[in-house]
Amino acid sequence: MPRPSNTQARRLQIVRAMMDVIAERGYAGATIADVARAARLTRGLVHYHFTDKLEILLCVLDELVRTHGMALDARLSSARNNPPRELRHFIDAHLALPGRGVAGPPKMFFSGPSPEVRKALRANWIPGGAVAVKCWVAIGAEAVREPEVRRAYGAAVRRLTETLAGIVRRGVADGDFVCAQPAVAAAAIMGAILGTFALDASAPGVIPRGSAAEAVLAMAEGLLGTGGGR
Amino acid sequence: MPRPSNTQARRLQIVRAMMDVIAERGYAGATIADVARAARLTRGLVHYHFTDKLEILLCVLDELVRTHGMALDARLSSARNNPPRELRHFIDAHLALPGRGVAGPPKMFFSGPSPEVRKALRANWIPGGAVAVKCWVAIGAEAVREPEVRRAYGAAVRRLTETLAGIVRRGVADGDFVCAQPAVAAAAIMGAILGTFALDASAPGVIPRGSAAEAVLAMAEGLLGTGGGR
Amino acid sequence: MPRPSNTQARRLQIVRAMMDVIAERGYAGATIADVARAARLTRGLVHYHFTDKLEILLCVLDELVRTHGMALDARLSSARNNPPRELRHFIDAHLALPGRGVAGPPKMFFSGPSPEVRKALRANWIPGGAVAVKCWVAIGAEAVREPEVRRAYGAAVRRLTETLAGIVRRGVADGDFVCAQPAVAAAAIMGAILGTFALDASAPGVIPRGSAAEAVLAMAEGLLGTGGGR
Amino acid sequence: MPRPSNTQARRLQIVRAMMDVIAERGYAGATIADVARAARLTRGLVHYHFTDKLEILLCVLDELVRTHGMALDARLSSARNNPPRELRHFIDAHLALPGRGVAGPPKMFFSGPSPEVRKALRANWIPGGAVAVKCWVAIGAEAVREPEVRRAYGAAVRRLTETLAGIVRRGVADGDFVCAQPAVAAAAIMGAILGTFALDASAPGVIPRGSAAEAVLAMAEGLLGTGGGR
DNA sequence: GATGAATGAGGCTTCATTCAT
DNA sequence: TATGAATGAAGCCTCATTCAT
Repeated sequence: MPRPSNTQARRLQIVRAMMDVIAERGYAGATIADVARAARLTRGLVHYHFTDKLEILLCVLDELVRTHGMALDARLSSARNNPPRELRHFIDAHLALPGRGVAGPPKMFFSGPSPEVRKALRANWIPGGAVAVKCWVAIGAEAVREPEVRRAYGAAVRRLTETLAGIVRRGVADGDFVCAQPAVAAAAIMGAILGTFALDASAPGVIPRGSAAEAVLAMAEGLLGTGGGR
Repeated sequence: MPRPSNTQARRLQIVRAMMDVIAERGYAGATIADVARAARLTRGLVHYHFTDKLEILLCVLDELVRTHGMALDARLSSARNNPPRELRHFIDAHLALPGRGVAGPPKMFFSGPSPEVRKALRANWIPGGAVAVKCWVAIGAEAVREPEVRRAYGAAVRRLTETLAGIVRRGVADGDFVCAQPAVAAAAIMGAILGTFALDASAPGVIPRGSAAEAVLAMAEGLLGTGGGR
Repeated sequence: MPRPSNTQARRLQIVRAMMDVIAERGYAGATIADVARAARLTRGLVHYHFTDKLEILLCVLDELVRTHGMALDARLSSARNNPPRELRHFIDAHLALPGRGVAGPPKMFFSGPSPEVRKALRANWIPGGAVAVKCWVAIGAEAVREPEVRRAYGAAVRRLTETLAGIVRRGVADGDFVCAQPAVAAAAIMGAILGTFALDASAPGVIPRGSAAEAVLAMAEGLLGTGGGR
Repeated sequence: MPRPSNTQARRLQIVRAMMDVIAERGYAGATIADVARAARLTRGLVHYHFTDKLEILLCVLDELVRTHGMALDARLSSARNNPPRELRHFIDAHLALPGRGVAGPPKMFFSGPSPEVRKALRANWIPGGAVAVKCWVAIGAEAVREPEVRRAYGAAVRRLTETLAGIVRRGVADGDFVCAQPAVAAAAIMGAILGTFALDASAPGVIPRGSAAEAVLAMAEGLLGTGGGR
């Protein structure tokens, strides 16, 4: 008899709206009114579903991580037991715009006809899309000052870095990579990826369009002693 | 007889205060009152010297660039005509904490007895210092949304990237580096450097302490085909 | 077959919850959400049973009066036709903590094994208990501004004062008391009782613990010329 | 050269306005906008002079205490070394409306031609005036829930009670009063005074107009064994 | 140059209340 | 009866900025 709950959907709706607004105005500049407007809801309802502006931000991070994780898993699963390819896919999952060469994004993600995916593409919510990148930057900046964000952001980055370190370790074991400190290498590569994000959002044009993934991959391979062939 | 103008000193004082505040609270979180308090001035006076909060931010960027440029020039001048060493110094100027090996910070900067320098060190205003790094991140985030900041930030980054590209080009000419697209390589390395900044400010601990410069250097050398010796 | 109405029980449940919340946060500070939480109900249900927050407050007053009245009647009935003893009981009914000497609270109230009464005692809903006292103060404050509350509060106080005035009048008729203006005396004593309430709630400790009833009784007796024996 | 500070005047102006508003709407019902309007200032300016709504309330209490203290001192100083008269004046200072008999308010306060005093009278800011009484009640209610207010309110009441206890003690020493526990008696009388306040504000009419001071005095004298002559 | 009062826009949040289910 | 989503009106407070002195 009670009205069926639509909380999950509403929350996602609000989180998505927050992402759009953050991409345009930054976190501090994103007002609840903006978010409500973008979600076509009332301010009151936004606060009915979230206690805090901060809680929304944290959920944005979660969503970013979730989306990212899905894209990453999809790619990595197609390259199991081949660390060099996994490395490519890892970088590509972060930096490749749809349609780049290396391995191509998994069909399930970028070519499906699902209208939701189309909309996501249009709205740049895919990882590597402009909205997501700007959100990463905004959250990173907020992490500098807000301990709670720092914690969550740090955890997310650490998880990714650890995944990467695992790839490096397996590559070393297989004789594909040469690396004395996989953890350090992974962190450096992660930094390069995030730095590319940041640069693209903050100083568009500095990194020539389309060259990002390729260049970072080259750096990573160079770092891991794979570049012999280049 | 009018009192002698102290405007320049005041402006610097305010800019420095703004840096401290930004490092602690971010740009949006930095109120004029905070800045005035940090500078031990009154709110009114801050607005007497700057029309805008934005103008202060732009001056912070200028100051960052100026300081940075000085440190960079000092280092590069000691390595003229040796691109590989210049590359090391370039990276080191950004990422090295005082006391790292490569060439050591120029005397004029880090061992001088000047009390002002001491204070700068203490307050981390030196490039690579925590305050400066956090300011870079904050300004980068602001650049995402504020065109004026984006312009200035982009110009600063472009200038640095161009310097780096010059080093790469000379290295290629000398046969020290192998690189088909110096501009792309320079941008990628620049991204790695800034990414390391960001990571250190937003997710401290992910990059093992002290490994940053070394790792980025290794990536850069790998990218430029110099890693043969490793 | 409709389910049997539980409205009365629910209303009482809500009123009791409101009392607890008011005792802790005051009337203005008591939100419907607080009340619902305290009653372990949903917000919507609270508004199903009460149109208004104000209506709940008025019911709290009713409940206070009812409980009070019962305790008072129980005491007074054991002292019929003896105004001095009635006076003692009147004051005691308001101010005595359980266990004081004068006549002792009627058995039916404080020694019964009824679990409901135990709970009431634990929760301080008994007259003189902390929750009830704080509610009186809160309602009194609200009465200052809200006409409807003022009316109800005034009526309740007037009724009590009138009861007291009756005692005084009978005492004067019996020769036990000396008093030219029973109404004024009753009002003054009522004021002393309520003032003791207020003081205990707002500035705990000012009135030495346990001395309240005794002292007010002494004042009343002094006022009524009964103090000869002291 | 700096603009001369008018902070003290402004703060008093705001505090007075708050008193008026509280008397009409209670503390919770008093919005900053109301206060600003009553003071004919802007909301921003109110917050420029006070951090908090709470801070204003605390200052209202201070002002109440200050005013009260002045009236009390003025009265008491005319009755030095005569505890029974001091007692009368103490009660009168709290409860007497201007123009009552006992000793009459000191000239300096109530008959001066000072326009400020006239205005105070008109606005009921004098102790015992309706505004002040309502403020006492409102603050007392707020003290129930807000520790900071409770502290301040408790301190104020304790100070008054202590003054009263001193009078009682001296009276006992002089043989004017009979009282085993001056502290308890003082607290009880204080309670009676405050209760009369509360009753007058919350249930106007219960206490017959003009009888308050007389009745409380009679109670107090009864309590202190002075009533022999009545 | 310097001070500090003053302004006013607007942000976040809370909450009583209404409604669809 | 009961649930919980939804609304909208305020409220408190913050702040950049302006100005009188």
